[in-house]
Amino acid sequence: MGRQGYVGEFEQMLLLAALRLGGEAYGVRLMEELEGRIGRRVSRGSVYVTLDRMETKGWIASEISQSSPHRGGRPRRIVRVTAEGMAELRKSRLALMTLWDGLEEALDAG
Amino acid sequence: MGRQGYVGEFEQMLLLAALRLGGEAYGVRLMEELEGRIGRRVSRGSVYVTLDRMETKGWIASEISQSSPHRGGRPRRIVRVTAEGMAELRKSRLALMTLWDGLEEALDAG
DNA sequence: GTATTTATCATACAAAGTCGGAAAACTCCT
DNA sequence: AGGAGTTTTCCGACTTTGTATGATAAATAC
Repeated sequence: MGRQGYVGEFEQMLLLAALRLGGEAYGVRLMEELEGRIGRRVSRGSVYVTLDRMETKGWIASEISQSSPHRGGRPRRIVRVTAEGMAELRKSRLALMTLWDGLEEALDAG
Repeated sequence: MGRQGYVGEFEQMLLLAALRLGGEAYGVRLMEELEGRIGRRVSRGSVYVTLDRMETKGWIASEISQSSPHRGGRPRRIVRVTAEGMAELRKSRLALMTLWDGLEEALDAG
């Protein structure tokens, strides 16, 4: 692509899922949440790679979860949406709403 | 990427703009419409390439405009969103709404 | 015909997203 | 302690999507 400085679709979805999950926002869980909500398969790789990129861009921050009572498995990397991430989310929502505005009916009809 | 079978962000934007413009939906015009609505630069290439790809996928159909009274320039290729394109648009809207649901307040606050 | 305008096409490139295997870090059991 | 089973993250090769810009085409105006 070569887009710089706006939220892609998958990025947006991940940000929203992270926002919803709060302290439970880590890779695998995010993947499941997404799959459940949008009703299509999501691969692990997509999630982790996208998470990495968004962290680089400063839209999320992450830290390794310490406590892990009664479960196996590698420690979770918990993700949090930063203020920048929030701002991006607001922008992209606005853009989308501007584009959709007034078209809902036409769509339901056609 | 390697996604197959769901609308990307730019694709969605173009479909919506095309829907709105109706019989005026052709490359340059779509580009302007988009720029006006989302408030950022859009290159010609993005538009034409994405249009081509969506036509291959069957989400839009196009035909060369015949009439061209009083203006110079190459004939316009008018684009129309197909039933498949509409369906995709509906699906992606639903997915997005499901993800956004209940998060608007959290976002405005943060 | 030549210039001007409006628009599409070509194409090389950058970035985003997918996939599946493999390694890491932990718990449980014996 | 050692091995088995679990949960999760990481790796890397690949495909698709999106960007940028120069070239080309078709029409009008003079």
